[in-house]
Amino acid sequence: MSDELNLGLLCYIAYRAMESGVLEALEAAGYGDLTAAQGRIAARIGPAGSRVTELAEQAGVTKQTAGFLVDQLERSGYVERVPDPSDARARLVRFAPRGKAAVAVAREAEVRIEATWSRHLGRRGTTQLRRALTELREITDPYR
Amino acid sequence: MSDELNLGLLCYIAYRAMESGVLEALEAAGYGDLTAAQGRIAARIGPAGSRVTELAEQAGVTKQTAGFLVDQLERSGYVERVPDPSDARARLVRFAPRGKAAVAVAREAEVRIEATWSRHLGRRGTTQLRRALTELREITDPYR
DNA sequence: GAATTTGGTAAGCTTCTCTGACCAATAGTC
DNA sequence: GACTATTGGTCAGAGAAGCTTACCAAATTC
Repeated sequence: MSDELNLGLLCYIAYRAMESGVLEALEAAGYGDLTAAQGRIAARIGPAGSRVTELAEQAGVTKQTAGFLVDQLERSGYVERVPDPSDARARLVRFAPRGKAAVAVAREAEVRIEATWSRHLGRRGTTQLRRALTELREITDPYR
Repeated sequence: MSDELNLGLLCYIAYRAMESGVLEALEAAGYGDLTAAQGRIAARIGPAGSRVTELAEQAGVTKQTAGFLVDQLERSGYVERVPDPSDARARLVRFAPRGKAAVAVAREAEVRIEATWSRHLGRRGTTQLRRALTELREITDPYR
């Protein structure tokens, strides 16, 4: 039975390993005040900044929750809110210098962990995994 | 950039789709009082019952959290606790009739969702996905 | 210009999770 | 057999994260 776990649970195990690995790297680099929930929101901030509503949709939480997490990120100096020039109601969340530095650490950790996975699965297996998950996203991610 | 998401995030998207799909099916079948956290614990209960400590380790939470969730499952009639014959300190958590019925619904939903995925990925892609994730588990799941 | 939609915040509550402290039974050691 | 360490589990308290309901202001639609 141990080989017949459902695909969702298998995905959860892998995701959790990646997330905790990245958080450990962030903590080791002095960004220990970042939480998993904050990271999931921050990971969705686009290069030109994103609106809170966008972040909420993409992370799968309500806009209130997203706003709450952005508040925390702002207080910790990771992001800043600037007016959206195209809409006076909206504000764009974008990375502050501290946030950019943390993102660099996180990216490095991701690459390192993916390399570990890649060594275990082989180049071919890794490519197949990425392709399957990316294709799957077309039907599982409503905010693609 | 939209094709270059890291593998952890891709796994998260798929996992989340599966989880919410199963929870919807459970709700539709009259098990709407089950939460995601309860489900993650319940999904680890073995056929002969499991100890709270085991469930905690496998689900990646503290034993207090696992105990708290098992309390809820017990109050809702999904599981029961019986003494562990091999250790007087321990108790085994196992499914009550209502829990078994819910598991059946969940399994059915899993199978149905996996079939949807399979149609999208093709038989070959699905096999590759499952194999890669299962292999990955060897290095990402410490409680395998 | 009125009505609707959209971006966002405020308040209050529930659920989930943790840390720290503790107890009881088991296992290991002398 | 007594001493200690380990293991299974609970209790108490706190914080994090998420939701619902309600609301405001700007934009859009009619």
